[in-house]
Amino acid sequence: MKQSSPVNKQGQTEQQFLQAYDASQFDRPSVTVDMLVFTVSDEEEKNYRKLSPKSLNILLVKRGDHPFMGQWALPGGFVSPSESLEEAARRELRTETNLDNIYLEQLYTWGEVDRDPRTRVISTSYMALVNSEALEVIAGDDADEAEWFQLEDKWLRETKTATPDGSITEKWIELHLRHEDVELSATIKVTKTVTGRSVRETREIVEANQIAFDHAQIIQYALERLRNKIEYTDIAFALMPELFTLTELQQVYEVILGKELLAAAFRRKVADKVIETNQYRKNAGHRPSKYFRFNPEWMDQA
Amino acid sequence: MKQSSPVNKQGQTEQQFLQAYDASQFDRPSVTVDMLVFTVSDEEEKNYRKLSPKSLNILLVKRGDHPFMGQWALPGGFVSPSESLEEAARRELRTETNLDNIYLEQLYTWGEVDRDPRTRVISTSYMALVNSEALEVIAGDDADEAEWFQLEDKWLRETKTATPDGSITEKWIELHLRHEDVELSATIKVTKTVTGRSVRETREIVEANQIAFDHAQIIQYALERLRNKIEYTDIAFALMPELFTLTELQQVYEVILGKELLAAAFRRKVADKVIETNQYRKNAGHRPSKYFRFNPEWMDQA
DNA sequence: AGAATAGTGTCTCTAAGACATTATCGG
DNA sequence: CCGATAATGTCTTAGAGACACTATTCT
Repeated sequence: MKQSSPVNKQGQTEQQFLQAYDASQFDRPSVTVDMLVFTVSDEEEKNYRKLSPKSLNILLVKRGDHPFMGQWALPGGFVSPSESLEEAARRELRTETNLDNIYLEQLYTWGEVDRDPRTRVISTSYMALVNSEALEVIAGDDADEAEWFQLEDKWLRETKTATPDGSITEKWIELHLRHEDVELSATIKVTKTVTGRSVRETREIVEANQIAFDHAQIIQYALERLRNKIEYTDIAFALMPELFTLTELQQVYEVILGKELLAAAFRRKVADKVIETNQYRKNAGHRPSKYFRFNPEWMDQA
Repeated sequence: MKQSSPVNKQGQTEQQFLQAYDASQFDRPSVTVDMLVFTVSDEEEKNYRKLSPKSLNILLVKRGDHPFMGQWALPGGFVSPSESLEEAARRELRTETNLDNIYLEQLYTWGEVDRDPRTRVISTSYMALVNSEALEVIAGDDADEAEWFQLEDKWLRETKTATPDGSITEKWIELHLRHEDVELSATIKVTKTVTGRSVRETREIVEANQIAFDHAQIIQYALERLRNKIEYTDIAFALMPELFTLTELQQVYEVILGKELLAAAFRRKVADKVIETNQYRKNAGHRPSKYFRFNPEWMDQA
């Protein structure tokens, strides 16, 4: 398809041009990938009859070097010249979790000039979802200690200001991350600016407690995206083990959405997306629940 | 918040570390932004009574140098060290369209190793929506000639193959771009791989005719995203002029979605999002239609 | 007059929300 | 039997689709 005969203004053919091309003529930023690895796990419950509540967890690593030494950050690293962005993301995922073939989705690319004090770093964030059974499988990565942090967000307050041709809405959101006795927190301000017919959204870290770089705002963004996507896609199943009960599935939706759902409506909605098995979960002090599995055929109608 | 007293394994404080940090220790890719500038414009209609049909348009520039010399590409350029990704995108938008304060959304970051024959280039694509009244305002940019291309896509065929633990669905889509007598086209294959509970989607250019780089697949991706987002957000208004009729608004939805909508249902759906004016469009050989404007307050309920 | 679009009324159908009711276990 | 969850039935409500019908203009 490509012709190599025509010459440019310098009289070069394409081949000559490529040989003479000086790749270092532009100042180049560093490029990294950051991984947002989510899972939903059981918390302990003493009453044998009650169901164990679920929590949403995210994987963080403790920084062993400057900057932000001792603070917690998203796992990730530099993209090597020989791998694509997604390959880099999968490589990072493998070294942190030993897991392969996992739901992975590119989230956003963060390109503020001063987001890393070392040098200009542009970072593409990927969201990965792993099922709770894989929870223990964190690789004992040489340098960093990686841990699952229980993640919660809290709506703090919202202000709306009128402008000549629109409005500005500011929303403060608090993040809480907990692992055993380690507690991290951050406050993010999300600003939505309406001007005429166009809307613009920006994020800003108001305060970050032991969370490195701009990672608190990346986590907040990812949580919002996860919340949106669980409503109109099937990513929830990527968080489930092979067999699950409908109540477990509902709990996953509830912990991500941060609200309770009605069982009847929920079951109707997922009915086509799951396949009944003839196995039951027993020993629970109440009526046993049937196990289901994901129905990969259900998309054919849609 | 940040402590500068602790030292790392090399005995450096944070300040010492940053001074000694060698920014060039990693091979760095080039980083660019690519702009997908969409607009919806009227096509000519001879019958004074009939409404003029609308078409979806995208801005492309003709390449004046290798590689892909003479072919058409997305406007864009390198990100300078002193500007953020979004600033670079707005700068490119300004130089190409003279328009500021426009709907702009980051789409995706393309990171395949060999997507640019010159060197490793990672490119973040942004989608911009401009209203049709601004259509003429293309800056006579020194080097490149920029033109609006009418964009259409066509579903070609789809195959589904079973695999041990899922399936592979391949979808072929043809793009057509037209500006006066210039015709560009491309065939994109979108592969959806279902493995267990996780889904993965990849794109591949089967054939590209006069469209540079991997830009055909970026356009196809953007079109898909635009189609999705118009259903659950209000980006459509970014494509409208200040005043518009409901039929015009409906036409914008129709040309993007590629299907006809029922007027009654459509009007019910947008009723809360618009404000009636007392102006009418006249001289049309049929009942005059009322002009509306966007209602920026409508989001308050939602 | 009549071609063409603007705009509304209303019936149907589907899906979600709300809530009550029945089923079934372990102890 | 009791406490707890599992699972279903059904009434109500909201919204989309379908389509008919009325309104209004310019040549």
